[in-house]
Amino acid sequence: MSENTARLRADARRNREQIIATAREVFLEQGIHAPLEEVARRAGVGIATLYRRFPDRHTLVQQVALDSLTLVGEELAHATATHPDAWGALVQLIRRLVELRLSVIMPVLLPGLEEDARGEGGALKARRNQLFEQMQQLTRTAQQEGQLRRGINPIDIWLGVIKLSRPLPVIGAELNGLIIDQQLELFLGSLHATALDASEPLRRQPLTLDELDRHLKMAE
Amino acid sequence: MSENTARLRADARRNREQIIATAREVFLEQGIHAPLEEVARRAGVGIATLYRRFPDRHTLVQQVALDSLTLVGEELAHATATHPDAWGALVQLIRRLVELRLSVIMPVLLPGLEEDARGEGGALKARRNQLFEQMQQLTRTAQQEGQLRRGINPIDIWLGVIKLSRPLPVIGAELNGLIIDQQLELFLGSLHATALDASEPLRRQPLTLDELDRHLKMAE
DNA sequence: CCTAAATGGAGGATAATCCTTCGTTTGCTG
DNA sequence: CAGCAAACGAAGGATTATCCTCCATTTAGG
Repeated sequence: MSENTARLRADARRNREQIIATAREVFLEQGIHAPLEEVARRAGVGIATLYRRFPDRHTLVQQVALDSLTLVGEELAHATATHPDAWGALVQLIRRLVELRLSVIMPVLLPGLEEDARGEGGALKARRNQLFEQMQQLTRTAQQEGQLRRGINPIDIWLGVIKLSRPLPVIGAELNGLIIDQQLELFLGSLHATALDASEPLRRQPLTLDELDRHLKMAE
Repeated sequence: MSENTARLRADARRNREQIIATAREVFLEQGIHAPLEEVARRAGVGIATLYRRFPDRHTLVQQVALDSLTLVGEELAHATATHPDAWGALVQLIRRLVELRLSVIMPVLLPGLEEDARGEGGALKARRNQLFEQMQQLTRTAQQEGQLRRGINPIDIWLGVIKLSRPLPVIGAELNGLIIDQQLELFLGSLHATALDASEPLRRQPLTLDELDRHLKMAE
């Protein structure tokens, strides 16, 4: 597949990438059963082009997942490169992942792992496991630093980010963003090993009921 | 509407309640756009019965929401009645809400608040606000006890529970349950004000990658 | 400038879901 | 316990959403 990709004409390759990027967004918003026509439309591409490149929905999902894993790997590398301490890197990585809403295809990705292992030489599974190893290294170091709470593993973080990123249905993107920001701080707090006590409140502007209603009204 | 309900024949009232309870489950799993025929089937009721009682989807959603708010109120009352301390009550309430997956209709509920305010005398909004007041009382007391971290309000908890409860798509109910349990402990940890440090790990059996894969294989 | 590659959109096929109609069953009241 | 109004379920036509192929046209690149 990757060799095929290299032999594509320039415009075709551009479109292919655009489709994957758009699909990630759309799948995030609507789930993997979102109409492919919407993906095509928002990617600025004819529906036929999408089907030519990805014969069925499953292939597209697979590629989106692979692409996302690559992106996560890049973010991880960047975070560790720019932070001397593991905890700092971890926090940045988490923030970034949430920001990009990258993890959303992951639950979707998982059930495909088995057949992936047969079909494509397990590219997906291998990449996931590698990523997991890297994250484990990061979390262990952060724990040795005394910053990351013990008993927390990459899976906790991974799943936490997935849950966080996942937008709630019906309410708009803007309100969802607000909520995610709020909950993200809470989540980071739950990972941190530094002593907390009731006299040290979380540092953030909490959401009020009025604010919530105002946003809902706007979305209406 | 509530007067109408009282005048229903006994079997009709039973069915009505069964439909609402089932709808809560189905909406939880599939979102509010789930086919109503599935709701009817799983409620053990003909599709006509559902349409007779709830002329359109919106009415059903509204009623499910109202019903859920009532249930939450009951759980809250029960939790405070059986716990001398506010923190204990809060923790039980949260566990229970997550367990019942009660909060899932809430995001769905919210956008209806405005028209609800016009349509039915704002029963929905009034009940929500009342619930919010009660929870605020509980959280404030828990903070005075020095147990609940400062800066946390009922909305944080509410939204946290919603995000927690919401099952991930594609993967089965069982794995979802596991994940929710794991993340719940993390969430509770983020609310607690008691000093933590790296030497005191979370008390739970963490999820491993192998376990995750095993479950996925089973679901396949 | 020429050709193979790539494109887009129309539209028939299929599937999902809606929601009404109607003959049958059942709770309840007198 | 009888009779009637209320309630029921299932079938199926109407509607809508989505799929995905076909083919005339455009474009990249040697």
